Amino acid sequence: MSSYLDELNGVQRAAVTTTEGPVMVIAGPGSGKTRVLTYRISYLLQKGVPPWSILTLTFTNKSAREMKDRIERVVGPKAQQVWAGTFHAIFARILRAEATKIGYPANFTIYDTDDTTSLIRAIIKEMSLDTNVYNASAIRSRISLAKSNLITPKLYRDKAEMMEEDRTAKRPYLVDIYEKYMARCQRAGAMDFDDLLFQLFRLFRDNPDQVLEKYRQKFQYIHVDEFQDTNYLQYAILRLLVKYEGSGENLFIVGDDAQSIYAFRGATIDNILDFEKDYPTLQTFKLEQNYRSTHHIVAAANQVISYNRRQLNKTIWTDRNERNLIKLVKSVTDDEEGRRVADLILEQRNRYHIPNSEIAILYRTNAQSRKFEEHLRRINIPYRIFGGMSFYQRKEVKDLVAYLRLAVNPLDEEALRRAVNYPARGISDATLDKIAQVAAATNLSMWEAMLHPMLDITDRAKKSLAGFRNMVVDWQKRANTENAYKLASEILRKSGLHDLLKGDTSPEGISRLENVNAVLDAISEFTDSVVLPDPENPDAQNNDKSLSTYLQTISLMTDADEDPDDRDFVTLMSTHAAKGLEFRSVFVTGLEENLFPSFMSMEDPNGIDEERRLFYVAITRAKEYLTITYAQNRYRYGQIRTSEPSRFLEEISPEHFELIGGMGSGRGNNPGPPQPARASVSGNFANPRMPQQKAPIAVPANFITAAPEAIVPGTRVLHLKFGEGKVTQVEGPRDNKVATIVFKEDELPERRIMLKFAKLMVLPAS
DNA sequence: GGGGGCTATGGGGGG
DNA sequence: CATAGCCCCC
Repeated sequence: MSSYLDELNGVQRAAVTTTEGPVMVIAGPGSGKTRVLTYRISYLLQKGVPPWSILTLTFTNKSAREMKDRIERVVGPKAQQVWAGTFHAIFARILRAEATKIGYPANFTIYDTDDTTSLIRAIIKEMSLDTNVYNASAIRSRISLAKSNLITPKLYRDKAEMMEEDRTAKRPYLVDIYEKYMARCQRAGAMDFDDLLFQLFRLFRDNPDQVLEKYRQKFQYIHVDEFQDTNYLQYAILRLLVKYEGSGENLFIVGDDAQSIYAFRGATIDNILDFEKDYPTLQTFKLEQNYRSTHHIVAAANQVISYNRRQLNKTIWTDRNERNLIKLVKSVTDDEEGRRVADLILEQRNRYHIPNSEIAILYRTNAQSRKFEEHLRRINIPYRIFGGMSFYQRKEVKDLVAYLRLAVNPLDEEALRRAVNYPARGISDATLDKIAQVAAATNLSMWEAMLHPMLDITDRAKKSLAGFRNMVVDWQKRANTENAYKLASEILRKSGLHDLLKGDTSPEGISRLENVNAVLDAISEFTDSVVLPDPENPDAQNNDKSLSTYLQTISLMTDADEDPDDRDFVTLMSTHAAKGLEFRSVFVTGLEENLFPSFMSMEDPNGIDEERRLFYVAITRAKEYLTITYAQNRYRYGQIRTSEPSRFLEEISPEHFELIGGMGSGRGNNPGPPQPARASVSGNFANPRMPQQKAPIAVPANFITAAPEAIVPGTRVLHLKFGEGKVTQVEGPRDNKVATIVFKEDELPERRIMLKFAKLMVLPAS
């Protein structure tokens, strides 16, 4: 047997070698899930399965790329011929080959969130609706949700519940906006992110013999990573591909319900549950050994996640014996938090020789990054921020890309609006409004409406329009034949963008010019790269070097996919972006009520559970050192706000913490007796056993959180989660007291709770 | 047509 | 507070 199989533990090996039929791998954090996936694909390739009949769907381009590289190390270059990529990228590739069958051009444009929002805003205006009530981005997410659940505008009208929700929100015309939006996208030859799934579903469903059957035969082995984050529509497509008469049902899914953090965009845990129902012959493997993190990190993670109501049975454990306590850092302000984190990083580098690249600062919202930047800069620690505005969202880059998009697909309305009069060429807003009106009246795109006889504009405007059109038409003719780099450089100059940027000699202006030149460099790199073809699908090759393919590729990229330079930098990113990564030292920051958990989640118990899973993801990124921080005061919405420490801090026993900051502390409290890290996370969907699954504690209207001084041995207390209990012991320094409390109805005999976090009320003695 | 300044609005995570 | 959109003025 090949040597790489020897690197696997028993369960991992069994999962890897079970190649036939449906397989589900439930994989805890750090349990070697990527290794299982890559070795399984290597195993298939070594057995002689052709690479182009293997499909692997991931959530980021980066993880797809890494997976291919790791497979390549085992089986060689044919690894690159495996179909591996994000759902969106793979589906875009298939759609490119088949789009004409559903009335889209092969060169369809992909609208990003900004394009989508601005189109929706335009529609709202055209319908003369109140822009205060009809908020474009809120409507965008509702349309997105509908699409991800296969609800067309027509079906939407039949959903009494959704229509009622819109009426209640005073937005009865939402479905009309949805309908118009779909038509406008179609007319512009554009698909938004959801369309890449939605239109693929349509394509498969409406062309069972010509198209679906072809891909069913082609993809004999299908893998899905991060299955807990798939939505209804993604699962529906998978079913089309796998679930049919005579299918081998070789679907291999890997996921962890405890790490499901994308419910907000329609991901549903039901997919895991339904999976067991849909595939009765399913074989399930649980990867429960954590190879990543040390004792206290694993124990804390288990404690936190045990508060969630719905989860699959599993027990995560580690045999790593290092007992670095989790540092819990309290700061008075967000600025102090930034300073303490930067100073601790310096200390860790000096004392433990941890390189910057093994250190990450994680936060709930991208806006929190600023304070960390300031303090890292102050002490000269190099860092790199992921998230926030990506390269392709910068104005100057979008301006150039708009012209490139037009050259490929002039029907693209959003690109047209952006480019038509920038740089200025005498096409006024009034002229554009008239074009839009003609387009609406004739059901044409704006590009076509420009030539319509109905269009009543001055000769001067006509002349300007003609000049613009001729320029674009010329590029369009060459877009399919000419070298993409050469054409793009010409477009940059001929559009007038180059001169415009060159005229600005301010430092920002120079950097803008550098950015557009970087786009040209990226195109050049793209056209020069060589990828092995898929002989079965000459139409859908990933070595298509046209401008059109390039544009489709970049619209699916995020800044996490950009090449990091090889400097040794500290990573700053959101907790969402950190999923799947690991670092020797991790700082999880801003653990405050209304921030983490986010205030957006506070009213919904499911929302709190998702925030808790996010916290679980965050702390399990750490291999050796975990530091959790919170601030008592923080600038938010323009003013200083005082915040309570996050409820999640209360869910970790004090013996895992070493306290830093605040008055009179800074030394660890008594760690207490050693505890096995094998903290059981039991309970399952059918058999509720978790604390929150009980009837909720009746909260008296007069609930007041008691001051720590009021809690002494013998006190009767009411806790917001655990209900009534009696204090048996209080220990620790004055402002870090820990109480041991026996609760009346609790599966544990007693709990140790840090009073400064606890939501406790003193009850009268009985 | 461009720029400056005012106002309203958002405020979360991302392919 | 930061930003985007908008209006107004040049």
